[in-house]
Amino acid sequence: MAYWLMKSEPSVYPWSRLLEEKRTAWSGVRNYQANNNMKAMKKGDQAFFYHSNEERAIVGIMQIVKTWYPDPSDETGRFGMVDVRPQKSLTQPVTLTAIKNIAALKEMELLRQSRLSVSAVTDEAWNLILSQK
DNA sequence: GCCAACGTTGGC
DNA sequence: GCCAACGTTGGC
Repeated sequence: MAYWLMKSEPSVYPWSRLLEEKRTAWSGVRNYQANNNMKAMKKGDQAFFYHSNEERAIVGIMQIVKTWYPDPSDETGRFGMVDVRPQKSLTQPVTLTAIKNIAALKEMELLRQSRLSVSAVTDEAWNLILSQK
């Protein structure tokens, strides 16, 4: 099973909304690297839900429930989306600052490429982040 | 609000 | 195919 991190601006689509809706299609990605990461996702993979911009913290864990399929809102036909469902809220969000303070996470895609909205997370990084209190 | 880091577009 | 100009994202 692989791990991922997906960003959303709280003012656009907050974690609380995903909790209400129980499931959503991760549409709107228009970046090849992010799109390729979604293509690599398998059913059952887990992903952090990260609030970008005004909050900058991982607030929940999601599960991929449907693999990549074309995004109907993309007229070029190049970009797609996956379906996700919330699995667990973090009682204590893990902030970007906290992640930066973990030396072993210096190489995380999240830190190296701040504009990438869908990135891969290694097993080590996943476990380290979840062990933060 | 600013700006660095990217990504995209279009002229040549 | 190069690269300048422009647009966007997201951290600060």
